Amino acid sequence: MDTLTVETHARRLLGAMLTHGDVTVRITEVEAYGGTDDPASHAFRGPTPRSAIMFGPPEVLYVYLSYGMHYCANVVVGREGDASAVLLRAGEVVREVDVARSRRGQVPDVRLARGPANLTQALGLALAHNGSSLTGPEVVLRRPDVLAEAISAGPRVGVSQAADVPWRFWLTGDPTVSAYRRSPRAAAPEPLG
DNA sequence: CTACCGATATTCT
DNA sequence: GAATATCGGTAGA
Repeated sequence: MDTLTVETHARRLLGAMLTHGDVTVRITEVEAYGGTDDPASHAFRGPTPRSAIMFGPPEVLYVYLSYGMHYCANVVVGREGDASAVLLRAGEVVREVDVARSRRGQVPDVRLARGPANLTQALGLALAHNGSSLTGPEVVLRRPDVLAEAISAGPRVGVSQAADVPWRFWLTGDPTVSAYRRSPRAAAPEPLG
């Protein structure tokens, strides 16, 4: 059975290759969302039509509509019922870059999959992929056997609840990682003691 | 580079 | 009615 924490699952997604159709993205930045115990999680108040997939089996996509406009993709992790998930925040397009460019428009290549909605758009994922298996045939996730790069950790982007929990992870120094933006409604940062 | 702003579906008060 | 796991445009340092 799965006894790994959601943070460990998040770290293990760094360097992973996510393929949809022809496009492959190497994941460089993620955020952990810890199910019903995490006030920043969509699962915190129990299942809703939007978050129902989080409460099911792991190793599927959780795709949701953000701010009424953008799609964001997560990997459901942990045991069935945990409702834990890892938001895919940024990556490097490593295959069929021209297809990703056609979806994203006129931006530098390092920005093709920078930001969760941009990564999802570069891969061509949408609400139809909510609940899709990560073992194919349409969507495939391959985790690395070993990770060469160092991992950094810090607070999650844009969340106003549990704003100081360091559950954002990224490959140290990677040029595709997004900039940190704290929620304007978050409480004042907790000073280092 | 940073800061602000508006678009707008789902969810909660 | 208000908040939200965002983004691209515009303005300014």
